[in-house]
Amino acid sequence: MRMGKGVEWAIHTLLNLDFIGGGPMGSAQLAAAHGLPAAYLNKQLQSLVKAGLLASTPGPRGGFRLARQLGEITLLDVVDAVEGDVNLFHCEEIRCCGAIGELSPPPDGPCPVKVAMRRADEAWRQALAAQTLQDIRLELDRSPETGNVIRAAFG
Amino acid sequence: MRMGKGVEWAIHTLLNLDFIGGGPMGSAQLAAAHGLPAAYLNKQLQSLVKAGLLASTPGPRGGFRLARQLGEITLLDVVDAVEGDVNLFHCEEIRCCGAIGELSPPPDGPCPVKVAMRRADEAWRQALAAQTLQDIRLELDRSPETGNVIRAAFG
DNA sequence: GGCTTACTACTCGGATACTGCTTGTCCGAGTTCAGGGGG
DNA sequence: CCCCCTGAACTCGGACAAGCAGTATCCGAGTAGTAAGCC
Repeated sequence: MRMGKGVEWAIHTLLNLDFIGGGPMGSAQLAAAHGLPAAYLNKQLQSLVKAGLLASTPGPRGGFRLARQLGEITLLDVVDAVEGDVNLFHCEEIRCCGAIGELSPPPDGPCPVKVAMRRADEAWRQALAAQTLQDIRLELDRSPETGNVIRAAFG
Repeated sequence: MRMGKGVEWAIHTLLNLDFIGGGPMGSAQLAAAHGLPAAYLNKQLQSLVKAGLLASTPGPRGGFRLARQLGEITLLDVVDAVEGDVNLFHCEEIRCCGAIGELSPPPDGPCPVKVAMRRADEAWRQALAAQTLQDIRLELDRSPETGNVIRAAFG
């Protein structure tokens, strides 16, 4: 049970797009910035486009650019866009199967196991939703070099 | 990114073991209670034994029994035992790779992206650790039939 | 009759296949830009 | 000189394979219980 690498790639790429500002940037250069496979990063960025976090323009001088301000993008938005279904626990209602299920009357309430696990999932989602990319940007800006290095990498 | 089914199986099985009380119960019957593949459930229960949540006895009349009280078993214990590594986010330090990595000085602090994601992971873990199987047991006991049905299913 | 012993049946435990998803790659549709030709 | 047209290059976008973790299964090691044989 581990989150795909696409999330880390997406977050760093979104931050980089903010650092360089303005014009669209191709997935090839965005990938080269962190030594990632370009075609696969492109695939992940498509998910961000569908989610409305990025805007894409085809053709030469095309690429991706931020569709919102960093402060309007939460970590949950990114995880949700890249990973799709973000419910960690999937209840299969096994309480209704097998010997116990056949003997039990049709349950009226939700499965208490499901409720408990969903409670934890919700805490996770809330913690993700409480943090925006702007918060991370501010943290990165504590080293004034960071912005210059990133902009230099995109030459 | 979804949690394996083993967690749901493990939680229900641990609760069932508490309902029937006392003597060891074989994995075959525990699996039949919910219509699960016996051999695979057995494999999952082995993880719980290694984690110290269950005790196993081989041979005829053997099986698994609870090694602790329900109140001493948190959901985090179960998830940790079954899933192994429970860090959802794995930082691959891509900030140190590619063009940016080559231009950047060696970073002194931890990656802010990692810190933010770990914060969410920690919220999840805390929510899991805050709930014990005893809490779920109490919820199940609100339907007095439940205990009788489960005990009947194990003949 | 009581004890020892061999045997059988049953359990867990780990080693062994299979499946689906994550990861990775490739080619086509569409657009922009540049360059050449014509008015 | 200005405009139009053709071509090429570059981009995203989705369709197509490979690798790996999760899923499922099977067989062996070990133990308790039983039944037979012996004292």
